[in-house]
Amino acid sequence: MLLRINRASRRPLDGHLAALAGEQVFCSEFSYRRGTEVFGEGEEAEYVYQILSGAVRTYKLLSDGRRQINSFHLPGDMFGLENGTTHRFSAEAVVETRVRITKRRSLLETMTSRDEGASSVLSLVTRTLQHAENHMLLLGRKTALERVAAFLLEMDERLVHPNVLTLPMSRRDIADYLGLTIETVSRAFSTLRDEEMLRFDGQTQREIILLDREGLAEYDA
Amino acid sequence: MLLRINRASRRPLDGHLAALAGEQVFCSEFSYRRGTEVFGEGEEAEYVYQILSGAVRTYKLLSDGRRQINSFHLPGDMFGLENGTTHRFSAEAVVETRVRITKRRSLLETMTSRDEGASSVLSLVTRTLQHAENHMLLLGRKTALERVAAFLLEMDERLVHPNVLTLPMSRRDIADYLGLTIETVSRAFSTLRDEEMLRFDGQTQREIILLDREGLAEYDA
DNA sequence: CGTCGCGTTGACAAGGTTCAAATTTGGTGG
DNA sequence: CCACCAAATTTGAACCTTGTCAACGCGACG
Repeated sequence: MLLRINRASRRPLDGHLAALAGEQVFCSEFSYRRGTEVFGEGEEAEYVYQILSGAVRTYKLLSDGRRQINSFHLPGDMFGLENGTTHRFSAEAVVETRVRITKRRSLLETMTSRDEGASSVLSLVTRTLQHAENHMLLLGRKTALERVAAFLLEMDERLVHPNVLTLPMSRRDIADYLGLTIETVSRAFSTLRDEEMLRFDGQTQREIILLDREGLAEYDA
Repeated sequence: MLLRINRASRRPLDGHLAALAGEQVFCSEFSYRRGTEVFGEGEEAEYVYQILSGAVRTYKLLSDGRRQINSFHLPGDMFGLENGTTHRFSAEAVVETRVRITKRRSLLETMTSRDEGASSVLSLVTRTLQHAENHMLLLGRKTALERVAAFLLEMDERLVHPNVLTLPMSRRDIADYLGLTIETVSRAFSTLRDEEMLRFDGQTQREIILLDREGLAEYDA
């Protein structure tokens, strides 16, 4: 499917990709037929892509097939840039699509060697972005119980698995984080309590003991 | 509420913020009472924050008060970093919270002067992040009709307001983007057609003429 | 001791999903 | 070019998860 390979000229459109690649401006053009995969979640991230024509969707899947599309990429848009070495989501051509591809020579590493501050900023932003991607999947495709279970596991992990999980936020905050109402959140907590996935500690409902982390993880498809 | 101001020492925890600020390592510590605002959406972004203790929520609001919390920030976490000059969302202390504050001397500009490639990468990632933030608000807090209206306006804008909006993606793709089913998306299109917000062009249902962009924008609270 | 904020629970309503079927569109081969 | 078949889209009806509204309990605090 390789159409041609050339050393990129310095026309305006090349600006971004050229800059992204540093001095490594070897571009090639590629074409994907509608419905074909550009890259898959978990695959090695070797290239950065810029769309010349067509459209690409980037998405995440739950184990049972539920899909959340993060975004559509249209001509001029770039995608596929990753912080680490693997792709955090999949990409497919929506229609017949031409892209310009640039070899990604580990952008973060390249940058680190040149400017420590820059890479620090970048890694902050990409961590935030990664969280947002996961949260879009939660908001778009998970049930109330799955959302609450995921929330508990997230807090548990970020607080380094304490015996007693002390939530600083109210039910309203949790609801607004998970895209639910306080009543639904409350009912989910009660359900998980009844199923002995968790227990409330003390009087307050913000001190929680996770009794079955694996069980909670199963909710989180 | 200012507790003390000091020239930051070079202890390990300072690493990130120090690097973020380049050589400008003047830090101060601040305290916020529970429920108080750290910064508001649209405000000038002057500082970068790192949480010492407590918790902070960052969120967006719709005009009628519906709220979507993007994330909770816990001790060690940083937030408030912006690409442009203003904050894209608000931040409030969930509980009594201490933070370390570093003056942000226009990070992007600082970086641009030092490394063109780095700033190019950063601006790509932050644009993507900004899109994700808006999309979380849509997925967490908007109705089906609001989502579809927002989708049409997004595509319209990205394709530079064509007379006929040619959607490259299927109803399934749109549904998976908006966190809905294809049936709901289809019904929303029909409703908007019946209300004369749009018209289908030709035979196909992927060629759309927007008849009332302002009307659509009103759906998008 | 009364009030207020927070959380839980119940009854009911509603928006969205599921299931099913009709209709249209696009692709393919004759 | 047309016929035919598969895929996509629309529409209808029943159902269900979640939201809404209301009541209640509990603890904190004046």
